[in-house]
Amino acid sequence: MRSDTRAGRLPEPSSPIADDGDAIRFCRTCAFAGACLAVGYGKPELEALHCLVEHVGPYRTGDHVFRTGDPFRAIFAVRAGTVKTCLVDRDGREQVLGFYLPGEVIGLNAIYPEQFPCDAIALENAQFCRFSFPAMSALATRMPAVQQHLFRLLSKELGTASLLAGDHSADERVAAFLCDLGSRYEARGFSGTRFALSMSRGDIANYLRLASETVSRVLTRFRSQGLIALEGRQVELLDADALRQLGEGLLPG
Amino acid sequence: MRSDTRAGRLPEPSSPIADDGDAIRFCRTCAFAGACLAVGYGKPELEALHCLVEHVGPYRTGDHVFRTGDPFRAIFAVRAGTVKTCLVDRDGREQVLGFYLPGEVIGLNAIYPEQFPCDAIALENAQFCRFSFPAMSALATRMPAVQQHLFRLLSKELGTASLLAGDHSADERVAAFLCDLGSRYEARGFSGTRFALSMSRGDIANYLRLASETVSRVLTRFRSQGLIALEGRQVELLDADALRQLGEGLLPG
DNA sequence: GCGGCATCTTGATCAGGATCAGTCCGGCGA
DNA sequence: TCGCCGGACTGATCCTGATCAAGATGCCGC
Repeated sequence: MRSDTRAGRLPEPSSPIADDGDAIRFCRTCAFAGACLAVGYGKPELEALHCLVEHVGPYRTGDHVFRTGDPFRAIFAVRAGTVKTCLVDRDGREQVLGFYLPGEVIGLNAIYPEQFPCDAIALENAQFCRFSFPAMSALATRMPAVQQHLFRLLSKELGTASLLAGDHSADERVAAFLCDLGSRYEARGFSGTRFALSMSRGDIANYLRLASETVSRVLTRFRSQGLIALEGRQVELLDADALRQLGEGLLPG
Repeated sequence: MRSDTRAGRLPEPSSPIADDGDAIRFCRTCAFAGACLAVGYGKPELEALHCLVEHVGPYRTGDHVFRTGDPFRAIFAVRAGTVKTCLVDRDGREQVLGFYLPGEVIGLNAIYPEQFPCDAIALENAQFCRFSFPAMSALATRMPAVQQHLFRLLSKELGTASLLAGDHSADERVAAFLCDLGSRYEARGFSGTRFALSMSRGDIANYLRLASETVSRVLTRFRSQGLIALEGRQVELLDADALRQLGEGLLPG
């Protein structure tokens, strides 16, 4: 499944990648960057934080990072590529829970059940930082900043999950989806208005609890209204304000 | 609003109440009971855990426990009564996020934004244990069991939130709602098949993203099918298996 | 180039649940 | 006792988005 451990040799030059960390410093855009900075450089805790990180990948498009039922031992920060998490009900229908960009963290919902409640599948070739969770929570007891970070990550994801549960029209959902993706790309240092959708229309639809035909239609209409430019999976938000207004009902904040 | 601190004097004899804790011991059915037991009796940490708990209430039906925008300083465990949490969008429409029974914890989604993102409203006269969050997370760094508990509580709520986000029929939603309530009552030591719905049909509908008329119709049909007995807000699950099967698509596990 | 396949788009029809409207019921205060 | 009011139930109609169906487009291997 994986080729080898040498990084930076992915045949995907246009794919966003988090800036590289090294033995001294985490990626600046990583979800754990704050925790890392908080301890300052050279402290023994920093070394501890690095000891429990393991770079894994590359995974190829369609590969599983983890599967439903796998024992929970670690959480993963996306270093490169994008991932979707999805659960598969017993009828075999999958339900997309979320998309994760470089710098974001997957696996938090496995803490309680102690096994992964969902699959995580690479949407593009992807790499990860793997944080052993026992080691991480042990470290968290010594480093309040790390504990704080974990609490915040969990709480944040809780907020976004409940927003999606609301009853909103297809237009609202799609608009909010585009705005959310944009602001997340922007937060990680990429363009917030021009980006590629790494997931299929079907995945978007599944995530938004719509039919893929509906997503197509809404996107087409948004384009004809001049709200977005669209070419295949490449999208540009032309009127981000209008989109944000449309989607405000389920946008964070 | 509150009368005094003496417990057990609520004018609501039929309302479920978590068993009483005292200075030495937490309520056995409380979400924090495990953390409490883990430290053993008489240890200094136990005293610390008690120092940061404050019994608050009683609140009367309709009272706010906290409001959207209130600065986040504490989480609350329900001691008696039931609560709903709901966010109010700028059009003034409210969206119910969840119902909380004795022993359950509210306020976890406020950690990240550092202010409450929703209102919490008592559905019956209610009392709470208030846990100062700064004190609690400080304690968590010294007591791995407390930290573990917080992680698990957060992760668990994450799981339930994403289940509700799926696209399911009205029947599935209502069936799952009834089963979930039943098993939660059971887990806290009450009957899992006979209980009173402390919330209105409108609240149920809002929570399930349905119209209240739809909830009425589904409940009526369930009754005519012999799945439940229903009299006002008093409900009995007559065929819990059938209900569970109906709702399995969005039931935890 | 070509065929094969998955993805995307567009159109026509259908259905589940929302909405609107009317009635009933129980609780409460005057 | 009465009238009021909010909550609950039921029926009729409407509308959004799902489903079914048919092309269009793009991608890959050969």
